[in-house]
Amino acid sequence: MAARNNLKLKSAPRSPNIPGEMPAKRGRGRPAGDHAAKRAELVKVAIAVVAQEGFSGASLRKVAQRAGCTTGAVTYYFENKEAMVLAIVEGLWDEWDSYLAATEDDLKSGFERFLNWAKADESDPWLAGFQLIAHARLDPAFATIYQRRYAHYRKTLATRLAKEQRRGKIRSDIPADLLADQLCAMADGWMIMFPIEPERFEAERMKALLDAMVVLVSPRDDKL
Amino acid sequence: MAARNNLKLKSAPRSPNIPGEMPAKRGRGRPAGDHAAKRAELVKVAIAVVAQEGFSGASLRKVAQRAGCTTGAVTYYFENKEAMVLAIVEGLWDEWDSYLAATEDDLKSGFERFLNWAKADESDPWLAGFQLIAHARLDPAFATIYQRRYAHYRKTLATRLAKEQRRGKIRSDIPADLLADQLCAMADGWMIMFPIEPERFEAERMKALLDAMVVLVSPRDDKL
DNA sequence: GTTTTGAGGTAACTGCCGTTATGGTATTTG
DNA sequence: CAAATACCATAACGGCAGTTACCTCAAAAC
Repeated sequence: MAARNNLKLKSAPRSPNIPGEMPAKRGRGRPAGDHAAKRAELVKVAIAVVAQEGFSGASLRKVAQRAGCTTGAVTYYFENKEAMVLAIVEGLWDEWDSYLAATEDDLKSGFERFLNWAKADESDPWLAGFQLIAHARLDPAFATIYQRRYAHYRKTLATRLAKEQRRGKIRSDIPADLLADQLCAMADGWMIMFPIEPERFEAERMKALLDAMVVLVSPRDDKL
Repeated sequence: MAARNNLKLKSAPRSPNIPGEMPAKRGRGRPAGDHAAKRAELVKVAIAVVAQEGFSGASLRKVAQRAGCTTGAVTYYFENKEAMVLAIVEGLWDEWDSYLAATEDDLKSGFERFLNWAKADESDPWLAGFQLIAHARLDPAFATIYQRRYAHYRKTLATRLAKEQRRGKIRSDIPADLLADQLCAMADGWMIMFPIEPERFEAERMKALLDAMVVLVSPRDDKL
């Protein structure tokens, strides 16, 4: 009974690519191409796949095929499928946050630009975001992210609304945090329906919806 | 070369159970138990599984296990997995429609009872509905159902709102169909967030949200 | 009693998935 | 040049899925 040695001591995962950062550059190997850029490209492809096939339909193999490589490449940049999808989620929220930060002006044009953004690029980010929210319900790690991000989002919106209330541009008979909650829910609702009934969001109808939303939150002593 | 006879001519699917109806009763076999009831029970179990595991996590085997039977029973009542899930969707919408029909009174108490309904039974119907909406985006057959049902839902809501507008109970500066669209979107948005942040829907906060919604759609010359 | 039929269990077949191990190649450092 | 290393392709493994074929058993009709 001498032979008990084919345990292979796990061979510490050969790649140092846990975060989105440079791979530590202290080796002497290949030029390390542009690691972060390639990774970001894979994320983009993965977003498209999730948008069209859903979370469980977005297999590593499909992502690889779409990106023109093999699963070897994908697993090189992402330790897991979970890691890949987490990268997608964080990326989408970062995009959304920076969008929010960039719209300093009033609500209406803000929402308008938002909707145009959402319809661009075949609206992959929006569709993927929807699929991932559905998955968040099933995965505690996801749920935590969404709770944090959504809370921040709502707080930002509430702060902005409170400011507009002080300027008299938004009705003041509803507390800003409740208003933010309502607007946020409405946006989410549209996010749900947009993929299913895109014809309801043609330019004309969209404009009517936005105008109505502005009327809804305007002070009651406005025109008419 | 006489032997070429092990093609088994497909043996026309042995069960006549395509719809939810009785199995035609004209045979002389077993008493046909209560076919529809058993089927409905399986649907209920399937709803719970979808609610907790999502669409793709709800395998026939899991449904069978939860129902205390085997996949043989499930495939006896549903030709397909698709057939099973379609039964779920139609069932949930029927439930929702009959709920809508039962609330003849004003908006607020209607929404209140709706929310209580949604929180009951561990809110499986709501959770499952959310998961299935996400799947509707990926399956044209599903999308068609949701388009039809949602259109009906919104039309009902709009009709009711228009009546309230004529009675002066709802603000009239926004057309009823746009108002219905907005309220529907808000409800959908809450449906999204409820599974992820249930603590945001505690009794007190829920009441505040509902009150704010009523204020939002009230005529502007109301109290205060 | 025999046959028919409703009801459902058992298990095999095929296919896709995530994971992991391994091997190969190009490039940079020494 | 040689060694080390970043990058990636290939392929195998185990697991779970939907579907389908087959078998069993009880009850009703004859």
